[in-house]
Amino acid sequence: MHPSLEKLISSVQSAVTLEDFQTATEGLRDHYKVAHIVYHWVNSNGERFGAGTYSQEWVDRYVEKDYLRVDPVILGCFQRFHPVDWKQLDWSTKTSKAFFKEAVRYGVGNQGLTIPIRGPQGQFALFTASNTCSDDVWTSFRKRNERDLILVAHEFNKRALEYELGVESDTVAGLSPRELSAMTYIAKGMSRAQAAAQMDISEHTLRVYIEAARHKLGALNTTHAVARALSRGLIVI
Amino acid sequence: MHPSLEKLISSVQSAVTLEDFQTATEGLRDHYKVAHIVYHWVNSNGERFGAGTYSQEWVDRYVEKDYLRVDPVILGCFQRFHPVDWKQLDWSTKTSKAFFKEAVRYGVGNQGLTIPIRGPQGQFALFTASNTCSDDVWTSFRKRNERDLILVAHEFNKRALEYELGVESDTVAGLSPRELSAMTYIAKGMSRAQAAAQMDISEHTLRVYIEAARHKLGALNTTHAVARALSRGLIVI
DNA sequence: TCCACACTCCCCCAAAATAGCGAGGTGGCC
DNA sequence: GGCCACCTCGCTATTTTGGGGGAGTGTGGA
Repeated sequence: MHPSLEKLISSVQSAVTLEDFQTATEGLRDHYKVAHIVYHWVNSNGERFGAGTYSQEWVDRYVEKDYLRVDPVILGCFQRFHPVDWKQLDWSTKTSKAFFKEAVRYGVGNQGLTIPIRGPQGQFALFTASNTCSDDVWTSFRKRNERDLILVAHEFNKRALEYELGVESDTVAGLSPRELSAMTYIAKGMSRAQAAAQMDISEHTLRVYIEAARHKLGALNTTHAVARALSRGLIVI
Repeated sequence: MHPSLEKLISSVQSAVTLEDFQTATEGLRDHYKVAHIVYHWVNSNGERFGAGTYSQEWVDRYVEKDYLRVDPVILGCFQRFHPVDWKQLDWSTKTSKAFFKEAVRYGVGNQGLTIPIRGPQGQFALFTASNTCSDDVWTSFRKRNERDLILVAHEFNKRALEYELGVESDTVAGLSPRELSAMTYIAKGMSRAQAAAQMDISEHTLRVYIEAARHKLGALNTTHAVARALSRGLIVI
C-alpha cells in the first residue's frame, strides 16, 4: 500500500467528527485523482450520515427529490454483497436513466465503484469512488485499486461504528442458560408447550423463564423479547 | 500481495464445490504457516456450510454439543462488525472457559483472528485464522497479514454467494412494504391492535399482512416469523 | 387488455399466551 | 446464617393470536 494512502488511512482511524470523515474523503480523492469519494452510512437507528466530495448542490438536490428511492447504486447495493461497478447496475428504467443524466450534469462521474458493508444491527454503509472517464481507463483503475478501496472502506466502517457506539449506550442484560434455551426454542417457532417438552420441564416453568427473559430485556411481550435477544446476539436460530 | 497468495485467491475465485473451498483453506494454512484456516457460512435460509482445516473429530464434537450456542467467537462476531482477535472476546464464563480448553485439546489454536461479513438477506460468514503461539508472535502475525486476510475473506464470500445462488432455486421470500412495516411494529413489541393503529388500518388488515409474512417466511407463528425476518435482515428494530 | 398481486375491510370460534396469585428447593457469596 | 439468583411446580381469569371463511379496490407488468 502506498505511503500516502497509509497516511490517509491513519486520518480515518483517528477521525472524531463528521468533518474529519469529510477531510479524509477529500484526501482520498486527491490521492486517487478521481472526481469523487463518498462515504454514506445508515446506523442501527436508521439515521443517515454522509461525508464526501459531491457538490452541496447535488446533495441538496438528492435529498430534496428523495433520490434514495431511485438511485440504482443504493437499490443495487442493498441487495448485493460485494464491490459493485456502476456499469453492472440496472440503468434501463426511465427514472434511473433520467437520474443518471442529472447526476452527471451535477458533476458526479460517469463511472463508479461502490463497496457496500453491513453491520449486525442493520447498519449499512456505502463507500464510493467515482470518476469521469472511459470504460477502459476505469477498468484499469479498478484493477489497480479495488483491493485498497475495500480496505479503506473497512477503515471507514470501523471508525463509523465507534462513532455510533460513542453516541449510544445501553446495558446488556445477561440471560441464564435455561432462559437462553427457552428463548431459543420459542424463537424457532415452538409453542410454550412444545418448548417445555423439549426442555423436559413443565409448561409453567418454561413460562417463568420466558417472563424472566422478557423483564430482563425490557420487552413488552414474548415476540419483542425474541426480537431483542436476536438483535443483541444473545441467541441464534 | 505475495504471488503464491494470489494463486490461492485464484483457486478460491474458481471454486465450484465445497471440496474446492476445503482445498483453498488447506492452501492458505500452508501459506501462512498457521494451525488452521476455517470458513464458515450461513446462507439466507439459515443453512450452514463450512470448509476448513479443523479435524473431523472437533467438527463432530462441535456439532454434537451444539457449541454454536457457546462459542464466544460465534457469539462475539454476531454482535460485531469487524475483524476480531479472539483475545478481545469474553472468555470469563465457566462454559466458555471449558469450551476453550476443549478446543485447544482438539488442536484448535490458542490464538485466532475472525473476520465476520454479512450479506443483505441475513447471510453471515466467518473467516478464521488460528494458530498456537504466544501473544507477541500472534500480534506481529496480525500486523503483517490482517489486511490480506480481509481481502481473502471477501473472495471467499464472493464465491460463496455465487455458490448459494447456483445451488438454491427456492425463491427468497420478499416481503411487501406493508408487510415489512407490520412485522417491524410487531417486532417492536406492539400488539396487533397497536400496530394497526400505528399503520392506520384495521386490525384485520394488519393480521392479513402478518399471516402473509408468516407464510412467505415459512414460519410456524408470529414470533417465529419475526425471528426469521430479523435473521435474514429483512427488518430492523 | 387482462392477470397477478398488493392493499383494504368484515365475520366467527378455538387455541394460545398473558397476568395475577401462589409454593418450595438448590447453590454460591458475603 | 442470610441473601440472592437460579431452577422447579400449581391455580384461575382475561386478552391476544391463529385458522377458516369471505369481498372489493388499485396498480404495474405481460
